[in-house]
Amino acid sequence: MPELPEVETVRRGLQPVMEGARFVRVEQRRPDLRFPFPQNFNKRLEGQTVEGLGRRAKYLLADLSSGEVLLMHLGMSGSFRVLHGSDERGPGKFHHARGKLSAHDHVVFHLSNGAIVTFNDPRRFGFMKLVRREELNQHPMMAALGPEPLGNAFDGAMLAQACAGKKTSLKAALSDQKVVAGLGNIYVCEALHRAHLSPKRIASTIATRTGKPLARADALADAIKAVLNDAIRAGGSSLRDHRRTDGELGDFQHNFRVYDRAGTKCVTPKCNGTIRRIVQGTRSTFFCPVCQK
DNA sequence: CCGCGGGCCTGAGAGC
DNA sequence: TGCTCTCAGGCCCGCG
Repeated sequence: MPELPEVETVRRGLQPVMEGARFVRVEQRRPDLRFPFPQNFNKRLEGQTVEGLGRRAKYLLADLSSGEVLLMHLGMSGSFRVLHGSDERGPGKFHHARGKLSAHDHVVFHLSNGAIVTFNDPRRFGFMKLVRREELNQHPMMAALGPEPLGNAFDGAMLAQACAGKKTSLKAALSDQKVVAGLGNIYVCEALHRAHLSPKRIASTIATRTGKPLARADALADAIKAVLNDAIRAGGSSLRDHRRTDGELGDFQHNFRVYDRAGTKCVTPKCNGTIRRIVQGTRSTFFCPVCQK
């Protein structure tokens, strides 16, 4: 599922139930997801209080009273659901109505406030790790990440810097978490369309020495922020399996301008183009060949 | 160092 | 109905 807006939507759903709550019991229902679970995973969580729930790129970070950080990634198909005690009895719209767990509910958090949080991940590309808080920034998965696109410091100059010398396509560059952290296939396509930049353009060329310096990089940075903020406001995008933690669908898929819209008219004002699908490095790219240059 | 392709998994949907 | 094939929102790793 999840790119930055979906992960942020999940974080906002989990934060009110997890922050300040203690893990009373943790069910780990299989030995591994993408990676094996940490040694003594449930015992290291049980008794700990969640002091804060943050996000970095597509990672959720739960700060624990033990001094460890629970690092969680949703992979392609991971989702969290919050179930309150009262939901277990009555009929519900969730697959765990009446307390029933589905085959892909791999982790269950029982919290001191009575809430139950489940992690479901059919494809198991997600994972959970425990890292000492003081070592978090040096952890390979964190250290390699590029700038946070919704951070205050992110702008065209920073983006141009990250793309400097990159001979690969803009599509590949923006998909690279070292260049900018948190975008995936959908939001890369959407941001490039909003910035009127071709996914095939050589990445380093967003910084130009002629004309207005950084005009393209500025437009792209602004487009990235705009599409991410719009998507977060809509509760993320629900394609096949993304849901919010309350089971409701996100809405942003109705606002896609190019993603999965091959053959439709370009929505850019005064553009007569038709959205095309191409394949870049085994992944689908959607763009308008007329207004994206 | 960089860029590309393969692999990890399951499920949904299309086509026969 | 049921089989087979393709494709999917992410990321790591090994190759050239």
